[in-house]
Amino acid sequence: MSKKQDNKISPMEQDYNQWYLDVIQAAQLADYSPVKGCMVIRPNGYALWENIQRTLDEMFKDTGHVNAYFPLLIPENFFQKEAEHVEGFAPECAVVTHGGGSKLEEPLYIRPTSETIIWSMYRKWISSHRDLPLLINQWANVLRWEMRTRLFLRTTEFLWQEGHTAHATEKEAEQEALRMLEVYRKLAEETLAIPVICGTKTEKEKFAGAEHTYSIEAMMQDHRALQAGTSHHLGQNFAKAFDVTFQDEQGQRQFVWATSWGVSTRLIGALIMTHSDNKGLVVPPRLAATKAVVVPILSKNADSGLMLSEARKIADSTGLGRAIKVDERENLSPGWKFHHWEQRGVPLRIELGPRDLENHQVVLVRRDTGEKLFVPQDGLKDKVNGLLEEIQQNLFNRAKAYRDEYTYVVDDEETFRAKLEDPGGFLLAHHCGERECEERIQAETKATIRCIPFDAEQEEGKCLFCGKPSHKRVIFAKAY
RNA sequence: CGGGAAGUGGCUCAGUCUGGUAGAGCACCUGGUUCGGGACCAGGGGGUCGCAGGUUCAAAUCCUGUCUUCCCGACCA
Repeated sequence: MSKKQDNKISPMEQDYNQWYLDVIQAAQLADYSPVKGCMVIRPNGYALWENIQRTLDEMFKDTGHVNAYFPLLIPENFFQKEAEHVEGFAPECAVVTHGGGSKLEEPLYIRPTSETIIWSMYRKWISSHRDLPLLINQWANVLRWEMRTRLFLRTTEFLWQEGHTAHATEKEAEQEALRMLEVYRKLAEETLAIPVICGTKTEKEKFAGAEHTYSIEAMMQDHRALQAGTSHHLGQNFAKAFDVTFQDEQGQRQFVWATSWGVSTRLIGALIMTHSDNKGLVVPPRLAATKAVVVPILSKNADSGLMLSEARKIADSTGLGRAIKVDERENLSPGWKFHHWEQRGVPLRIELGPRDLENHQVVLVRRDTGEKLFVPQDGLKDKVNGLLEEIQQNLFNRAKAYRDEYTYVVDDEETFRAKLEDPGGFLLAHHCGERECEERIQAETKATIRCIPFDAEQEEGKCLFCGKPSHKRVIFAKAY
């Protein structure tokens, strides 16, 4: 056993919070900044975000959206135009009061989200039904003055994308909100390998200014829920607040229907807490900037120059290009390198030593299972790519099985409270749908309704807490 | 924002109670031997102790303020 103390990762069973921070530190995903609640996203972390961006941006464009950029600063009065919106966001906004050495006539808010500035522009851009739909997305940073922050999960400033669309009809806006939620589901499940539940938020939990909010909800390895993305049907609220109208085919002036939707760097937090283990980060192959690393085993009995050149050949033969690295460092032992790449979550390790050279083989080691495979060098490309796909699938299946294991159907309050405390998880329960009832449960148990799942079956029942009739089960959980 | 804990070379920490001018392990640099799960030997470089004041002949150490981080709570992507 090594005496080295650096990069130690606390076991998640012992201290889940510390484990999460240790994984981030060991994989060098992020670091703290001098400003409270802000973080520096380091290259390893930013690479994850870049791949999320790339994947999502393609999907946005495939569904007819275009990118634009709106300013960071928003006039104070814009926030006051939509009553619920100002109530929801004003308290957590940072405000710029001075510029150029003097006090500003009107304070400027640093955007916590961009509905207001965007709809003030849409007013200028929309006048006819021929201008609709308007499907714009922006990649941006936003600022929310949160009381308590956590790397990636809740930081004062964070990166996200926010889509803002304008439509001629309510139905079209509704379809858009649902379509984008589906885009998020695909991203989460197929790229991040995070199983999610799609559903509707309750009145209490919906976005400030929305008619209704849809979300994807994931379960972390401490059995708590994490909202991983949201899509809002905004109705005509912002159109009315900013007086955005169009003339329909009949020449009638009408308010525009709207949606907005977003995912943020929080997804990286979700990724960490879904797949990583006590060895460190685990990244699904489709998201990994480095999908595989070749570790040559050097020794005094072998020609190290030959070993390195063979290692490079092996790397080339996989066809992974930039996504495969050869760890050529001669001052580090193989064991050290194994740990190093495991902490960084590289999905596949390829070992090449003297014995392998002799047998014309390599050793493949999976990050997800730790399994070692001895495979011939011939046909390595197919083997490696097949294995990466298998790892991707396995991570998803494993996470889904885990979530299902901690999802319970509960029919009485006593069981509800007991399960919530131990072991925690998703509790499928009947609820009356009333806000007061929901608030009382949260106050007493810390559990919130994560969503009303789309696939919840019609089923007659009674609210677990007040006995009023219910037709569907909702998901309760403690959430981040 | 309330309660608790903590900030000392890159990292983990000792030293603080009982002031006397900073130490260990790992990391780093050089040379050599190693290398199939965190190698070893020898030599070497680097910190004024989060920041700002105060007390004192003298402050990492005592006092005041402040900033940041972690945990618990109220607020949230």
